[in-house]
Amino acid sequence: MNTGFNLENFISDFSTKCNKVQSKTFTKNEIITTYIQKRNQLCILISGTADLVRYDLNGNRTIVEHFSKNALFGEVFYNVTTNNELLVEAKSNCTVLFYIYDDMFQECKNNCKFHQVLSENLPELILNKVTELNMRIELLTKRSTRDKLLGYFSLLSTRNLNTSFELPLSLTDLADYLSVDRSAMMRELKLLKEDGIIEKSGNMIRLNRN
Amino acid sequence: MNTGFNLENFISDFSTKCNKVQSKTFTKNEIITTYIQKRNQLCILISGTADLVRYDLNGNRTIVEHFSKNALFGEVFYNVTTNNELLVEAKSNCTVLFYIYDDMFQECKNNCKFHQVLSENLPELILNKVTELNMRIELLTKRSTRDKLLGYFSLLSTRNLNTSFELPLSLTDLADYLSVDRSAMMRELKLLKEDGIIEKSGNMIRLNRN
DNA sequence: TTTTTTCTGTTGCAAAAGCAACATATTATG
DNA sequence: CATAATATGTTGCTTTTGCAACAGAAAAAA
Repeated sequence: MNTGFNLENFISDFSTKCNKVQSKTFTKNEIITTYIQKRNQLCILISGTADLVRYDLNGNRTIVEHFSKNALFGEVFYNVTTNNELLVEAKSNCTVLFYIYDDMFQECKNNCKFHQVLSENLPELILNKVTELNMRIELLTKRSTRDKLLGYFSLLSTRNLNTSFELPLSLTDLADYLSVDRSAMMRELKLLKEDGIIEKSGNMIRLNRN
Repeated sequence: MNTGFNLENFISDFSTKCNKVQSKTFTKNEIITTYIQKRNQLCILISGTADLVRYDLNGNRTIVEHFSKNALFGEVFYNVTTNNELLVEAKSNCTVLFYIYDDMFQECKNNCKFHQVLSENLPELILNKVTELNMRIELLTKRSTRDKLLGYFSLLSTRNLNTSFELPLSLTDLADYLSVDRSAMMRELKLLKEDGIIEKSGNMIRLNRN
């Protein structure tokens, strides 16, 4: 699935050559963008990690998506409603590519190399995104906190080709990502340890069975 | 976003002309496909409606996605795990296009018109799918059954450009789609009616305030 | 049309999750 | 280094949700 294409190198070569595209850097905790209706921004995370965060009217915070290298985000993928605020927050120093989508798959009038390479690679990047989203839905539809945790751990374990793996999120963020109460999640985590299903030291976790 | 391109007409013209593609019809409740690892099937729903359904080890049924005209599905979008079974079930009579993806965005060796048109349209179809999935995640991350119901109703209301709209799913299926217990959902639905927030007659619903 | 199946609506009870509040540990920041 | 801020870990209590079971309505099948 992964062609090994390196957007990062590509961008550093070409980003200045296309006037429709902006490249910006952000430091940790800075807000990269807010989703607003009527705009059609497409962003690519070139380096660093960031979260798409929603704050609802009750003040609940949800990590809607967690982004790392090569992730796509922006209003293009979203029907933005006015009911809640969607922000992308940098979790570490980030480089992000912005552009406004008219017809994403149509080439730039300038016929520039940048757009050519981008449109060749977009379908694959988007397909990865779809897979990612489906995985997330699979987690969210699990009925109990325990199953959500185990589902998530099992995924990380598979990706890491190892029963041990590192948590890429803080526990606070993990709760927001799995859309459960943090204290309830902590309680369940404790039970999983007590039942010998997982072992945890620091942010390393070992999944014993399943 | 919607180009108005009519796949249905296109398929009836061209489907027989490409040997890598199969078109099949299904009657209600038939199983269209099961997701299996190692295959890379891409399917397009040409007409009818269908559900992607997951049965987990506890016997819980979840409607992972609900498909209508022009929906894309298949293993291409999924990291299939062995933990649970994923089936696509026809909810009405359906016509479905199947093909095995090698490189979806590469043209057929035969250089056939079919693949050309398909690859021109796939990015847009996939983009719609991403929007759909994000919407679903938004619903699933809501913390209470009430918020899930209201979020879903609000969406249907917006789509229908009207405070009144028809439920496209049975209540049983809606519970599976929102990933909540049916009886709990019924209880909440009753409360929403009592609070005057919604009115319901048959499968028509009116949303009184947001 | 009758019978069977599926869907809707309801309830008591048990279990799980959420809330609030706090202590401690760890990590940033002046 | 000292202090502030953030993250982790824990608990009692309340609320919500899930489970199980049933009855009636509607739809599908015989």
